[in-house]
Amino acid sequence: MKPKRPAGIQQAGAQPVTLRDVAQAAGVHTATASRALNPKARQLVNAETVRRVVRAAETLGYQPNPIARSLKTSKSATVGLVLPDLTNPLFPPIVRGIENVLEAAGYSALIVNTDNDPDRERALIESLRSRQVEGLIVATARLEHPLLRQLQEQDVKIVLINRRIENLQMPFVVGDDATGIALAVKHLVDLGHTRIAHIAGPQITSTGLDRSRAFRHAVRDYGAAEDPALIVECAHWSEGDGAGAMRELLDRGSGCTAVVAGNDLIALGCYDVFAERGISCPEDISVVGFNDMPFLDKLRPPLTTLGVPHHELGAEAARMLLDCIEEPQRHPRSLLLPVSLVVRDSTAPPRT
Amino acid sequence: MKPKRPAGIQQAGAQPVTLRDVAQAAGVHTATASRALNPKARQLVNAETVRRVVRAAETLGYQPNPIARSLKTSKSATVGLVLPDLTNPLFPPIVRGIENVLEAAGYSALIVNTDNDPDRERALIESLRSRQVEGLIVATARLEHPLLRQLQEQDVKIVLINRRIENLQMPFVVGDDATGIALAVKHLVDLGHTRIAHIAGPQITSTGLDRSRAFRHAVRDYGAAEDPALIVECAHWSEGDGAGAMRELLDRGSGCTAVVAGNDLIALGCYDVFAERGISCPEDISVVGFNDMPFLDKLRPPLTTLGVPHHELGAEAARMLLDCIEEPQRHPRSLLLPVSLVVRDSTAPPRT
DNA sequence: TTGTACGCGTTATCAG
DNA sequence: CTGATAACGCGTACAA
Repeated sequence: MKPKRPAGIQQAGAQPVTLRDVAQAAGVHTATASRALNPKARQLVNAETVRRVVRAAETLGYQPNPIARSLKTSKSATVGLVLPDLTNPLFPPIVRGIENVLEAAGYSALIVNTDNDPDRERALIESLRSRQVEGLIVATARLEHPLLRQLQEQDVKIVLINRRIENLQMPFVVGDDATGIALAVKHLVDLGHTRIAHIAGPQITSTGLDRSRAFRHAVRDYGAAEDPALIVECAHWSEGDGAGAMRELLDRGSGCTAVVAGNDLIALGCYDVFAERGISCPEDISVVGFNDMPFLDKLRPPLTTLGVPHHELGAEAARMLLDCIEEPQRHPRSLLLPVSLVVRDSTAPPRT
Repeated sequence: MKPKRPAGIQQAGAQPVTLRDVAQAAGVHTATASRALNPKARQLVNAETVRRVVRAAETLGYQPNPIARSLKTSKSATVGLVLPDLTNPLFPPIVRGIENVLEAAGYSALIVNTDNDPDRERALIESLRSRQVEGLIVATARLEHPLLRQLQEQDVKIVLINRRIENLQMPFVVGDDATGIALAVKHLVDLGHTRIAHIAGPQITSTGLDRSRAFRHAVRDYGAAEDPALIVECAHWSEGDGAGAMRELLDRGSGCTAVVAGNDLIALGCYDVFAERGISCPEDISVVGFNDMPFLDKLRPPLTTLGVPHHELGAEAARMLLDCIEEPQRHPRSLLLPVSLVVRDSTAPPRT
């Protein structure tokens, strides 16, 4: 008595149709209906029955309840995406690459922004885990990262993107930083520069460290000046820090005619200082960025930089994570994606 | 026999600790533990018992399983966020504003990108709903939007952001487009311009329509030329469409000395055409954008535009949606957030 | 104030 | 091949 689902009411404020409704309509047991609808178990059931069930499901507009399914299977079809800050123009294309792949596999991403705050990071990852994410794509890795080590020990599936961790077997997808920097330095040397400076990103990130190492190698290989006074480090990948470093380079009289910036944001900081001090680019100083974030071609002057396939970076990371989830035993792979030099107007021969 | 949870194993590959574990450790029934941990029901249980349970929960590191809770309460603590495209620089700050508010309330956002494709939009919203989102924040609204109307009839909670729907009571949070455009036109008139053009965004969006209406009013109010040849419409909010419109304005000999662009992207398209044709800005033509997206100050020339409080837009929309969820009966409010003119170097007096 | 019993919607494991 | 039954972890009437 008191039927939960009044007959004849199917539309509007309708209660969602459940597997039981479908089973009932098809005249089978819920278990059978479940099997008939589940591709992986469909083979266990009579083809004719499958047809009946599928038709019933269609006419009723049945939508499986993923929450109930998750509870039973303890799979959430969800992964966590841990970013420093979504408003950094680097990340939106990565996110779209990730979601493209995830979407096709029926997965969704939960995005969190750590603002580079370790406490916040810990709390956010905690909350992600409590939401039963099946894995993590992490873009906040530092070379030393106890939290991530610890998660790995707890068998949390993790793929690193854009940054590696030192001395730890954890799959990652990054751009080929070393080759990129070499390309930049060669470009400047070919233009005739000999005193080339480097404004390095934070050396606690692999991206920062790899790029500055590559810079040192490249100036040696291509015969430019190897002068420690030509290298400054930033504490953050930001415009402000880039500006600070550029000022220092100028103030210490480094005599550089070109700058390889750790990334585009840092290069923008250089632009700010040029404006401050009436330095013209590229006539006085050439600049190369890294990442080719959007709208760089509209700057004054358009910025020469290194193009990184961000969308693909994201897509590959997502694929890799799905692999880890499906085949937990598989040996962790990593990927180095090629970068390319994008020459614009911020680089030119030095003043003679 | 065969205890599911081998005693003594608590760390590493540990099974997640459940409410039962907590109850057991505290020597109470799960129901009591549940109540003790639930702020809304805590009052029903002895203060001392609460303490015991809470302590047990803490020492065991108990994390409620949100999936099980969702199944029971049919609340997912999740909302859907429907965007055209996350890589449009307009959206990341909005997203962060939304997530800030959501996070504090224990909610998460599931983000989807429609790429302005209605079929894709329908499918994505479907998938969002099947994931039991409790509401939607939608940034893809068009003035006519049957899908959204239909969802509203099904009592789906929706808050519109950045765009309205015509003739439909649906809460929205938008910038004050009309005032913004008036500010821009006044600024140009004050500078001495009389032939001011408008490159309008798509008129199927409220943002496009409201801005072009406001433009017509403003030129009248401030005494600038009211010439239909000074208005061109774009099919999309894109750089390419902006460029096309600018070319048309030039080719039809409109004689404009200033352009009010529908948004920053369209203004960027104008810049492209200026470069193509050797027109200098602001000397030959002044340009005003809309939105103040990041890095506009680095353009050649830095773009005068209208600052919209994107972060707040997002935050308010999220708050509004949470209100709708908590008090379904509440009358739908809407919000118009103030915008401000950001004067940079792309506007100057006309050539005399 | 606390315990009992049940159900949310689904899938897995049994029998039959 | 299909049906019955139990269980995932939690919240909540209801009874004690």
